[in-house]
Amino acid sequence: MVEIRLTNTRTRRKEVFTPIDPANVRMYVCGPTVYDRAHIGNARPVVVFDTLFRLLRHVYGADHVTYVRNFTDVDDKINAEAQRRRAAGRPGTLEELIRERTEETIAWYHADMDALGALRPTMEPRATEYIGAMIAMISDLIGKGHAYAADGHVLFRVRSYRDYGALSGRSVDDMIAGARVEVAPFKEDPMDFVLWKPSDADLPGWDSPWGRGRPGWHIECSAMSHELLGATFDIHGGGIDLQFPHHENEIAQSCCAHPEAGFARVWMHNEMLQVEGKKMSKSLGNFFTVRDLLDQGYPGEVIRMVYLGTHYSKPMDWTAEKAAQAEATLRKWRGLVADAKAAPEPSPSVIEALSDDLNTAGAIAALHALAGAGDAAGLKASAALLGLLEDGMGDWVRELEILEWLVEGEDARPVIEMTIEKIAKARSEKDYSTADSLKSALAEAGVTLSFDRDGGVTYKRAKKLDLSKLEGLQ
RNA sequence: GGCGGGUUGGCGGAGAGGUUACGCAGCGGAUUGCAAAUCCGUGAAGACCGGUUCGAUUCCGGUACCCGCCUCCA
Repeated sequence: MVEIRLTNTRTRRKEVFTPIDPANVRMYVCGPTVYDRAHIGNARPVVVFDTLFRLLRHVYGADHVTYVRNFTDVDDKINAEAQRRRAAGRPGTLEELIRERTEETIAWYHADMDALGALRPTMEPRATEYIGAMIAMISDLIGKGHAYAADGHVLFRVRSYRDYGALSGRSVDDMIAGARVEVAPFKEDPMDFVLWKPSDADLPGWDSPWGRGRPGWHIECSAMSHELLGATFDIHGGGIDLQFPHHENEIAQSCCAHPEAGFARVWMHNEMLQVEGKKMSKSLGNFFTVRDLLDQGYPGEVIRMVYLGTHYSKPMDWTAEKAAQAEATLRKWRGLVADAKAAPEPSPSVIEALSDDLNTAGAIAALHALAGAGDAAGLKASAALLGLLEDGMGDWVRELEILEWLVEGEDARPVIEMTIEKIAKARSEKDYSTADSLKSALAEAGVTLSFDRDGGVTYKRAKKLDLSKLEGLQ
């Protein structure tokens, strides 16, 4: 059995991973709030934990890993969008408009993450489908003295949980000292957080013992992980920004509701993503969704490769330069494995790298070694463990067939193909000056040609074509 | 202010207390009408200051700078 080592945020140490039940390894990852397209930062944990999922499936068997990733479909940003639509005259009740928004966002999310080669998790529960479980858990917490109802809200009594702050290394007193939060008058303690809050007529709500309302953010993950994975499970993942308060609060809720269980054994957090060295933000103009990148012509496989190039525990910088390098490498590898049949097993070197705290950069280095040795079968089988070089994701290599050739409504392809034929003819007649001038005109128009030794021609299309550059050529 | 992460060769980016990371770019060569691609070879590093050690880029402490969280943003 391969020994997997993972850095556990909870203990701040790299530990040997030992599943509670090797026949059912259980992992929960915090998923998206479905109010809009996923940005490229949202995609990092998806790729990271997808890779871990693949490794676990390889080691314990595909049928012995349960991966749960939730959709948060109760949220003020979703409500705001639905209210905006209603104000704009869209038909339907608020609940219907909310459902409409979350449905379309989930469909986008699936399409975008599929494009990155991420396997669908075993289960993708929605918060709204587990309201009953949340209410039951909240009632239980009240009964055990860990929560209290006040002014239509239910709050978690942070002081009732000794170990609060253990995950993120904070003490309650320090946090209060440095807190910038406004303290609601109904809180017993400034750090107490909301389990349930009241909804007015303009907000979605569910009936509860505390009146019509909606759940706080943190309780959904505690309730759903308990329902689907049990009171104790193996791995809980998410972005480092969730470490506090979200995960801290999850731990408090779950451990107080089920004090006999340990909740998640291993906590894993991926570091944040930056763009060209800066924090991604709308105001800086460097904010991209995954769909933006796909639309710009970056293949999903290339995006994935860029992500895997940096260890998950370090900040990752998205740059055009990295994408270009990743594309060149994948292009080379795709050429190598084009006619290869995958080996029955991935290379031990790749498994070893991934087993060492998901060292994806090391795994890629191992893939380079396989490629350098000409081991196409081994490369193909090993890359699959990283979600790379898989069948069905490589169409981007043959841009000619798949890209659209419309320029301002006209099909550019006949003009370009005719020009290419002229170049080929000129070359065969050794009229190199004509060939070169046509070639450079074509390059300016947006199509770069290269010739094989055996006379074949391959060409690469730029994102934007400008056919005016071809005018006036014979 | 509190907590946490980072700083490696021109660029990206890993591991290991002492032996080549790896990739890209560069340089030299093969191939090519010229290129591209491909192949072979090759130089180059670990923010700063101390400490531990026979020996540290790798461990410990400090300084500087960068980043994140503490505001339901992965």
